[in-house]
Amino acid sequence: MQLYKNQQLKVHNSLSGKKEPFEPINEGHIGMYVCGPTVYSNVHLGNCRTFMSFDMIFRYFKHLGYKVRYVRNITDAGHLENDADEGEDKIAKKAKLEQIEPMEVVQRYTVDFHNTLQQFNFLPPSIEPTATGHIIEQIEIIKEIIDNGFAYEINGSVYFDVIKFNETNDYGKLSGRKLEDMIANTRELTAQSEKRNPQDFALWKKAEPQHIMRWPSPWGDGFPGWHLECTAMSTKYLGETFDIHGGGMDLKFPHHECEIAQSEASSGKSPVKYWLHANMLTLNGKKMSKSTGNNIYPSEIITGENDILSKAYSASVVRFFMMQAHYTSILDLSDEALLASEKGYYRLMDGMDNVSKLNTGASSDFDVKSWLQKCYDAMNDDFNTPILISQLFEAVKHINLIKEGKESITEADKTLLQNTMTTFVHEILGIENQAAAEDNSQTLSGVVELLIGLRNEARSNKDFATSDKIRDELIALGIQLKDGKDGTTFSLK
RNA sequence: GGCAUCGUGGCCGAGUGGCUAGGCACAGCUCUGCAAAAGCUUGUACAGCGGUUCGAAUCCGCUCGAUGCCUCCA
Repeated sequence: MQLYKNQQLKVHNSLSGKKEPFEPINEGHIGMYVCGPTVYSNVHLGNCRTFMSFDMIFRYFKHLGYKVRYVRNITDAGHLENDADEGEDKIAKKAKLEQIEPMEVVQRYTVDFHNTLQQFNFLPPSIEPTATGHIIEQIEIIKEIIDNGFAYEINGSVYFDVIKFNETNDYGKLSGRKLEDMIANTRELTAQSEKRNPQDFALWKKAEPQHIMRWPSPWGDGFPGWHLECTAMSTKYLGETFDIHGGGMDLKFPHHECEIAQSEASSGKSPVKYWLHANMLTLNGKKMSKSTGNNIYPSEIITGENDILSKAYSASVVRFFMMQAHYTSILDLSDEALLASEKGYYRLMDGMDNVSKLNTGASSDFDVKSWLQKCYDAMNDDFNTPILISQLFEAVKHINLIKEGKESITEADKTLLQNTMTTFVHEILGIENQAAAEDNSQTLSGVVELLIGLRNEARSNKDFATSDKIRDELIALGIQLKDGKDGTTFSLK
């Protein structure tokens, strides 16, 4: 189904700073590149949020019927610790620290990355290329940039000539910076640099003898600069110009700015039609930082083994929490906020469980069709998941009213409602019903039904001590009884 | 210091020149043996100070504060 023909999507393009109608370069097809993690430590919760935003975007594109090629790289080499001069590879540093091979570091944290994303119900990207697997492609781009006169070699290293580039192109157009300002604000460099100008960045760095990760090149043994891999891999798999490039806000400068420069300097074309940037996640109102202890890992939230939160929260709740904020807004994670989201999450899940049980009638008090379009309108407005969720709660309200017999719904509307809820919650937001998936087994419901029966017996005998005991001890086990007009049901908390 | 994003009711979080976000919490009511669950009702908020306008929380300026990048940190 090519839904995209009927839904006009708008996206916030960081390049223009405006919301623009989304029109892919090739009709029906989308190329999307997202900067993936550097696998030198456990994946950070803030990274998870960024990737989750793009996972949702990927899901929505697919839902609209686009054929999407989603490329998310793994950075397993090449990122220097700083851009100045004498940098060390983050991975090489970690390898030294742990006394293992660099590729062991890479393997360990790539596995952690995949495991974590799986817990949060991520869809795998179409291609997940690695930097070390594309050294040749990176070297080829450097050659092109040198041939076009925008890079120079010194002592086995190659640098991008930003000032030269800025004469014919606009360096800083993405991040709103002006080269003159950057030059004026440059600080004194402590180490002497072989770069012509401090703004220049490395395309290829010569490997010192002790450097473990190294590859041969026309300029001697070395390793690629930190912005080059994304240019090489996005060009290889998506072409010189593609639709969407995403990443965290923190990558806007210099990383994405340099990517634009590299592409324009090699192919002569601006690489990306729409730049999308996901905003940061803070913890208790402050930035996350390992050094101050204001930091939490995804696994620590799920297990509850941390000093920051009062309890454990399921991956589904965390995902729901993140989807309640717009991807371009800073989101603050706190115990209070998670607690509130958890309750809302269960309310939504209960609502979804109840749809199938609704009795149908001759007419509908709930205009499902116009509600459905409101859901699309929310997503079409730059993937506004908070508004979508508010619409989902609107539906929950009607579901509950129908359940209580205060409103009615036709069979056709009920089916449409059920399908739409499933589509938006599970397929697009990627939120699962964790409790139901985990242990809502036949045996359990049989046992609880039995207890409900015993409790009702006690109640009709006015033996409230017994009936309350059953109710209270079940709630202590996480099973909530719900007394309604048509008897008692239960749900897991 | 520069650039960027932002500052919304008790909390989280949308929106944006005049008209309802939503969730959680709180209160009242309905329901109940009492509760819980569910439903209904209520909240007139938009950092501060100026300016533009018939009208601004929404536009402009300044101030303060937060977060990100520029510098190791996601």
